Amino acid sequence: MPTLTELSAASRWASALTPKQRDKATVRTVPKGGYVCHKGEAVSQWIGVLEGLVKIATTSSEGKLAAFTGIAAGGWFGEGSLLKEEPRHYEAVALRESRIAYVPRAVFLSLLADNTGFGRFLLVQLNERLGLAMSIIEHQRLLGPDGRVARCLASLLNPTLYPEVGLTLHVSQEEIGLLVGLSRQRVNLALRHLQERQLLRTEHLSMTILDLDGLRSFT
DNA sequence: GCATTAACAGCCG
DNA sequence: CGGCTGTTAATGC
Repeated sequence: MPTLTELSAASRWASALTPKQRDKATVRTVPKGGYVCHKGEAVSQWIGVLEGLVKIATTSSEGKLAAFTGIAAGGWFGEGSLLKEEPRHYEAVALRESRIAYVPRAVFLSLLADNTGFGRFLLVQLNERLGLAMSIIEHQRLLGPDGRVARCLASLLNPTLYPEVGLTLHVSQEEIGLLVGLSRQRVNLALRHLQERQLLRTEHLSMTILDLDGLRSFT
């Protein structure tokens, strides 16, 4: 299992790891529907998606589910809880079989202390997430299902968070439904609407985005 | 009206 | 064949 090379290939910052630090990271395969991490657990690791697709969500005490965002290949999350030393607020579920990397807190903290490039990586990532959250707050009430799908797709194509993702997105309609909280059929309809507006072109198991800014600002 | 579930045929890998 | 997609009908808020 070539976890070291996988990790290096995953992100540029990983090359800053010493061999000893890299040995402390673990990589495992999470099956479709499996938990990548649980809500409420003590946070001791920073988590990266090397391959696959993960949904960040929370379940209320009533069992009500709210999905926040998807994390695509190349994405890292959990730094908030890691920095604050709080129990994890959200859970992460693999929407398809995924390769997940776990970096121990000690390694994360020493990288942060010793490596300015890593600090910069984190800062840019946090800033990007903040921007995402702001745009969700700004538009949420006004957006119908089509808009939510558009926003979801745009966030998965964020070139800052997922560098290696191009303009084609390999996501099924059902996965989009799980991310935005809509039925597969409704997602299908939304995609047809977006296609009519020349914002994207749907294909089998994938779609090509023609107008990313148009998706972001979809009303 | 609008979204959801259920069901089915067609298509792709 | 199995999973994904496109469509329709019935049901619920």
